[in-house]
Amino acid sequence: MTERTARTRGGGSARDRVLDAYETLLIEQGPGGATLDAVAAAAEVSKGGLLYHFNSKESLVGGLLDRLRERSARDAELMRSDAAGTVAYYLRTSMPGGESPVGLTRTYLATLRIADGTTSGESARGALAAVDADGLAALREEIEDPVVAWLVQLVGDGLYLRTLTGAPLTGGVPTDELLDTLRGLLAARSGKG
Amino acid sequence: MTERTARTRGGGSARDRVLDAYETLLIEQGPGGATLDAVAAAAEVSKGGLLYHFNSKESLVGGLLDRLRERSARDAELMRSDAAGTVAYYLRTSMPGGESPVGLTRTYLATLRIADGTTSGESARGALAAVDADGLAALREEIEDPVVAWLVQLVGDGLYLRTLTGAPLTGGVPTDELLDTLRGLLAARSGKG
DNA sequence: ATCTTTATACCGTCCAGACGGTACAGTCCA
DNA sequence: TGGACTGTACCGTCTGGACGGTATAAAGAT
Repeated sequence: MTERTARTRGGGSARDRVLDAYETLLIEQGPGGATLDAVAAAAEVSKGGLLYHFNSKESLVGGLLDRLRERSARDAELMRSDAAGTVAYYLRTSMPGGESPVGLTRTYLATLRIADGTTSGESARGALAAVDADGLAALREEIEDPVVAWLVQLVGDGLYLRTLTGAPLTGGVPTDELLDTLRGLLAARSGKG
Repeated sequence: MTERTARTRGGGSARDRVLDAYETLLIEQGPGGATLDAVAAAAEVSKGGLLYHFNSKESLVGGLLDRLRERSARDAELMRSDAAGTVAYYLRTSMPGGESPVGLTRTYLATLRIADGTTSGESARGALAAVDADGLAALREEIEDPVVAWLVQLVGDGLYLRTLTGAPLTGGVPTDELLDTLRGLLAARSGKG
């Protein structure tokens, strides 16, 4: 659809590079730093070129949300087919260093930053909610108790928030240990009352 | 210290009202909506009046961070003296509707929004990290295993993130049930291997 | 085979408005 | 009298966005 055109510079098509740059700036600088000029510069595209692909800032946001939805769908597939199980995949990809291979983590974190009270912010919130709903549904396939499934998701969310604030993962507890402990907790009460 | 000045309009002193307005705008509109003009208007103070108390936006941020630290200290006291226990207090005040009586939740959420890559954003991240460290320390007084304590904190963080995105708390599971389930999980393995 | 048209993929410049901040004269209350 | 403001008038900078121009390649038409 768009892939037929040749790559001019850098990685993929200019359009993808713009989206990549937008994500990076959103994550590293926040919404204030993700101006059209800054995005264009980071994507090694002129401002006019950026505006050619996304004719307004709102449409740039739209492009990010489309990517989020697309990656969420692709990630859900990987999650269900993961050898270690759904829970393991979910938690693993929620931790810094174990990001989703389709880049969902990056896109999710970037979208989080524009989930404010504006009109496009509302759309962002909606898109994030959809991703969360998909994740919960996948978790439920492995954990029958809906409350426990939700709990596991909240742990993942907490990990996300920590990544957002850039906190160096408190206390220096290895993240693998967290997964093991949670597993142990879950196993110790498999049949509940 | 600051409380000696009389209330002119609305709630407390003008200074406090400015901080309240700044928090509200940050939470409801994000950093983009929290301009000096908007904050002044929401606090029912003139722009000149706002700048009388906080002579720059940076100092307004500083005021918010001071308030965060102050409220964190006051909240930690309440947490330790809570009848239902530290864990219950922590989780309860992480949920929408059960906010900390000293307003920590509000201030924390507002600060989260300015925790970006700028200079003042770094300060915000530092202040948030300090609050988190205090919370974890308090949790550890009730939960001996550091990994489990961390896990509980992550659940609370997840709740925060959900509040941030404004998600209506997925699935409609009552939040009390979450606390009960977590309690059950914790009790089922009190002596670990 | 050549000419013209159309579409795609950009670049560089300019502008109106918003934002942070300044300056300052005047007002109200203790 | 002085501290806590209000209100108005500004200024410089940055931002989103409009606009016009350019290079290239494929598609038709002749």
